[in-house]
Amino acid sequence: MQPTTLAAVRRTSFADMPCSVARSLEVVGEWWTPLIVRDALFGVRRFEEFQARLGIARNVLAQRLDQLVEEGVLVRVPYQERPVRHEYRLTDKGRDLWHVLTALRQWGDRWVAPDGPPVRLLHERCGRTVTAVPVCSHCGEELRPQELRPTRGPGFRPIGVGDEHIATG
Amino acid sequence: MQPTTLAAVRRTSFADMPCSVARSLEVVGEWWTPLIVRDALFGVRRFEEFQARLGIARNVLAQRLDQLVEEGVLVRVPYQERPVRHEYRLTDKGRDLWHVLTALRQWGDRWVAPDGPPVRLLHERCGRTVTAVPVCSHCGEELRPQELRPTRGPGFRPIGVGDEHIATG
DNA sequence: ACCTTGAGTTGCTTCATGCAACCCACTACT
DNA sequence: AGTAGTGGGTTGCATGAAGCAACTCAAGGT
Repeated sequence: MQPTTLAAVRRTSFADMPCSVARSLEVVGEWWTPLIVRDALFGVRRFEEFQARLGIARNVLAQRLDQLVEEGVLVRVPYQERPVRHEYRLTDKGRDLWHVLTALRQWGDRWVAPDGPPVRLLHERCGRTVTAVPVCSHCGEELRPQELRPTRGPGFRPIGVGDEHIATG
Repeated sequence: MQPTTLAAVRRTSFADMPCSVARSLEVVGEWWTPLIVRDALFGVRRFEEFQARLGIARNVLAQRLDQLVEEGVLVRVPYQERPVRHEYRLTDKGRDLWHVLTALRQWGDRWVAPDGPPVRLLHERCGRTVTAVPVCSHCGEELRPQELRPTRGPGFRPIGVGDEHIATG
């Protein structure tokens, strides 16, 4: 036994960072989690189906599902009695992750899909295979990163203990 | 020594899954990696600055930067001789991750920012604080997940060994 | 002859993942 | 009645990853 106790070294949490990117990652940033959400958006609901499609370890899947339920991304609802069995359904909060998954998919289609996109999206409204283009919520122009300047919002807090740092967003 | 060798249990790679979401996560899905990219998009370039802003362990930061360089998201370029020092700059591939980070930020602003968005985006073209809205690349209508049907693309491959499974995207 | 700076590397400790085996509540067959 | 099957997990163990502090290395400054 040493006089000084060793600090418990668990993975750093992003939850307290004053940044919505970091806080989102706290919810869906772990290994496997985004793929679970992807499959849920695709219609998967049951433990066994997640497990079979993903090839994820059962204990890890159980832990991730619990966590997503706790964070309000999924709800666990019974789908039969005798024996009682549950399935996992997306909440509105979970369904809203569609944008994140779509952005990831499009980046992957462009940069890490040597054989072309494995899946394409058919827009039923116009009947074409399409991609998502981000436009300005106010003027409708296509958004280009260079034309956007980050400014402080109501939840702003400087990084670190003092105020000597700039914002991160 | 046992007759059967224990399998090396490293974290499952997503690289071989026929899905652009999974392949993207292979590049930017690890703990800390998206925050490094966020800061890089914000203008951070040097090891010490990443380290100080993120509070990440130095060995982990070094490993992540190496990985991002290897995957072509960053390039390592000297910024001075005597002694030679390098900085990390985003490539086009890296800059294109802006969409993913923006989607994460907007989700976080909506669902996990009790005090409101820490950072807002000012669109210099129209002068307003705005958000990104995904619209159809063909018809320009706002995209709603229910109106999009996933179809097979050129890179399609069924999950698993046989063809008995359906696509994942 | 030291102290400082930027950028890592090394050692060691604990956490997270992967894997296989096991458990439990029932239902269905024989 | 006894046994096998099914869906949904839990338990134990081995190894990779994350956190932390200390150390290195090549200059430059004083």
